[in-house]
Amino acid sequence: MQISSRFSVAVHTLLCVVVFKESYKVTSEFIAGSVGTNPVIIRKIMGQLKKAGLIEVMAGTGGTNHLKKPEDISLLDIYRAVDLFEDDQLFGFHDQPNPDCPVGKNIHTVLNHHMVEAQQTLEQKLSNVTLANILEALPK
Amino acid sequence: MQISSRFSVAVHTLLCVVVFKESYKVTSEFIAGSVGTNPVIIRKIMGQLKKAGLIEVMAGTGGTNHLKKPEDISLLDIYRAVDLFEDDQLFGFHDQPNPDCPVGKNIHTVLNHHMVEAQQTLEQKLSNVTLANILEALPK
DNA sequence: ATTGATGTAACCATTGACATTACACCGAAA
DNA sequence: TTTCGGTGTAATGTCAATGGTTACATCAAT
Repeated sequence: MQISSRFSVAVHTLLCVVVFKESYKVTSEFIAGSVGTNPVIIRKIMGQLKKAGLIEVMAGTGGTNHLKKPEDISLLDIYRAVDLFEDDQLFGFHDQPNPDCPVGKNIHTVLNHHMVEAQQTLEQKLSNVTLANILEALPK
Repeated sequence: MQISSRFSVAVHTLLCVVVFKESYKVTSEFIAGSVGTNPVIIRKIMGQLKKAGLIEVMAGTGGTNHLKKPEDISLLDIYRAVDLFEDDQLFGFHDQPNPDCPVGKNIHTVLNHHMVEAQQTLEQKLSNVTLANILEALPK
């Protein structure tokens, strides 16, 4: 299955915070209007970004700040904040291979190694792109 | 969400075909016994591997052959045979960004570029591993 | 105190994964 | 030519995750 759109929404959310925080009070409703979804969805994602130390949210009064500079926030940071799988494994694996079969007995060890490597290259690619890079590429 | 276990099951299936086809008639039930699942699941995956030109299945009599040498079957071939997403996109994207917002208007173009690149590095990694590599690594 | 916002809980609908039963069809071999 | 074992596939069911929505307690500042 596809990677959830939470990731793109989270990036969108952070972009809104960085771009608009000087001019507007960036509330969940404000962001939801830009993303095209429900404020509660945004609040949940803001909660994950907050837990990851990427933003702070003003309880009561409302509004959001980013806690790191855009050049210090990578896409991987955002991805990890909102898309956590079981055991951090991007690839799913069938969990009942037959231990009495020479193939079933060893496939997990052998195949998993390649899956982990593939996942790592993907994550490294994401870690090389920062929010600042995205901002530069956004037409003003 | 995680990538479906269909991929690992498909690799397992092909390994069974290659390893056991001289000694046994490799049926969906045989493979299901090694994978630890239901024969119908295996038949569906065999159907996808067949459509991808990786195997042939003997209707009526039963049994399976691989149509390429293990060194000519990459993990990417298998992955593509069984894990196809909408538009081939590994990453999901929210589909209603606000076109009247400078962020919403452009985020898809800018962010998608990096998503595609990340996906490509993952797929390239998979394309560099063959079924023969897996076979070599399997303890005999 | 009132106001506007957050943090959550509780639902709900939809979707995909995986499993299972059932059965039509096929091909070889008795 | 009937039988037998296997494939292809439809129909169903269960389960979990996604995305959406309403509701409401709580909070901070005015």
